[in-house]
Amino acid sequence: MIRAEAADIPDDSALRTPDRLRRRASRLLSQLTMRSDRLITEGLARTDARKWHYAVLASLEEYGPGSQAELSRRSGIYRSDMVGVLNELTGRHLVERAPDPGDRRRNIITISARGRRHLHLLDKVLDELDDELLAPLSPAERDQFVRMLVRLLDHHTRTS
Amino acid sequence: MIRAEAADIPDDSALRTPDRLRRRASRLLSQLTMRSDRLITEGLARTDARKWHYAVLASLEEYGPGSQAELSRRSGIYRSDMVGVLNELTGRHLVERAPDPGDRRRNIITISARGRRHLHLLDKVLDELDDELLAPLSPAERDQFVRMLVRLLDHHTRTS
DNA sequence: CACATCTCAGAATAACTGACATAA
DNA sequence: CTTATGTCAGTTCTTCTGAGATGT
Repeated sequence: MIRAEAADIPDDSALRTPDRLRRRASRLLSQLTMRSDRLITEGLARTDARKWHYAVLASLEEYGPGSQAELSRRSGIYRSDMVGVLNELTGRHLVERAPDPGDRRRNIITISARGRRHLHLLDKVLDELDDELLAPLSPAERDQFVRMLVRLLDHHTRTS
Repeated sequence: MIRAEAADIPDDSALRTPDRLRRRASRLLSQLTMRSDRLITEGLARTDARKWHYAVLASLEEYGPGSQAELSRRSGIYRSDMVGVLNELTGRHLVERAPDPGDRRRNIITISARGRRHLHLLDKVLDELDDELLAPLSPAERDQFVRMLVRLLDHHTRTS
């Protein structure tokens, strides 16, 4: 009897976990991030800004001026792509690019007053967008969620 | 006195939340997903498989055979890209593509026995990879995390 | 006629690589 | 001689758009 019952309930992971596709953390992350990225990109576009602008400006305000290679390390943008980002930012007078007298290979990038103002605007925009992104979560849950993301990301940056 | 104290603590969001860059849910998501995607892609590559293979095979096992357009809707892969994925899968004899007698525009895609076996292998591989991805979280936290992801994703798929 | 399906060709974007000149 | 920097050119990968041929 017991045997017969066991035979009726096959030990098949597909049956144990229906809707697998919608439970896989990796897939959920990919899909959610796709939405999130679009939300952010479109939201920033309304202010004629891009993600990288924010990353660079915020890193400048928080950690101070630095060389392009340094900014690249801080923000995760490739140093080959940093050139273009800085071209845009200098073109808008949001940062200044000056040769480093102490090391003539380097440029020292500094945020301008205008850049600082722009950054604060972007911060507001992003606050709203993150709010929209996390809308279904309570404040406590948002906090939890962000903490978990930080832990996961930290783990995988150390491990890499 | 109280006023003086307040003056010492400027109401500046940059100062209130140092390390902003590392707290923004949208940025955390992007960065974590980049790691996750690489993990998954490389892990599946060791089995000579790709993400889309899994998505299509799993959807076939869970919801049964379907036309290409239907699979496209189920899995979120564009109709135009589905063609290539199915070419690969039929090439490996993991699915079968047969014209629908009832509607001659359609192909009916069916998972093969071999495809089913392959899917179960991929499921194991992905279980391990998701485990690696969520390593820093306790089982209860993983559950919470996944639930939150589902809620967020649902919200943004309805809202879109 | 409007609409759906499968297919292909290619745009647009982002991540990434490689190499070069210059300088430390 | 090795390494770091800024720059440019170009590959790869993915998402996404458009359109054509066929069929409902």
